[in-house]
Amino acid sequence: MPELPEVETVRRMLASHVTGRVVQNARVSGAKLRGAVPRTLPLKLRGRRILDVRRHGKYLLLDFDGGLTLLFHLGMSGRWLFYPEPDRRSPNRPDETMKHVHARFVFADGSPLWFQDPRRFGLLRVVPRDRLARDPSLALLGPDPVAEPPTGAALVASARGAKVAVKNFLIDQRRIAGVGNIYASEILFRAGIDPRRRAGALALAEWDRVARETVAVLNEAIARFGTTFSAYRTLWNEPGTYGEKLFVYD
DNA sequence: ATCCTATCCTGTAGGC
DNA sequence: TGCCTACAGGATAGGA
Repeated sequence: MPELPEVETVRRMLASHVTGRVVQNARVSGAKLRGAVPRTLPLKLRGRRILDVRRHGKYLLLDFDGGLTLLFHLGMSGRWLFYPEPDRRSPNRPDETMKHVHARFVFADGSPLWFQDPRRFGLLRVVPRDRLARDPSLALLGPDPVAEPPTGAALVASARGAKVAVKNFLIDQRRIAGVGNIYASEILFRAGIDPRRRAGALALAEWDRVARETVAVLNEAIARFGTTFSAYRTLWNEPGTYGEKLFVYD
């Protein structure tokens, strides 16, 4: 269940290892994820160079030259597998026998980058960069709490009148983008707030604690490469270690 | 407008 | 050991 820290870990690894690389070839499986993976994806991205890797909440954006961006989401079980040439014998190297591989890129130096997603809740789409702000997946997202740390004052205003449980409030991507089940549980525990309370009923001092713990928990988790319960892996197919630090989730 | 429920999907934990 | 069922949950459509 990749949430912001897991997605940020993937972003950092992609940024340091695929930025500047040129797509020599690409293939898609034709399977339907959250929406079909566009068959035109290989044609659009072939020969293009990766300029930047960005993130908003749980969404990742791979900017290519030529004005196109590959927008993607890991869903529940999506992962990128990458291995640089010439280390051909690594056990983490993408392997032709792997199932549920929905996109395969090969860079100009021969290194592979594959997207694997058994449960197919992920998303993979090519969007012109100048239309990203209007993209339905991104348009309604709230602020990213790492890029723009939340404040108690903003949260208390946002939650005014809300009848939903504060945990459901925190995982609503329109409020804060990137928090899911694991981190909402940890944030509220550390802030000393019962997750079942109505969001609109929390006092400013309580939202202050939520804001502080949101930033703290997410950054501590990023430092440990996220939390691995089952499917999530880093770019090297390795688990994150924040699971050791969880107080309440599961 | 807000809230809630069902749906998508596969791997796997747990019961027997 | 193996079969079966229930469950996990991010996003979202549709209903209340």
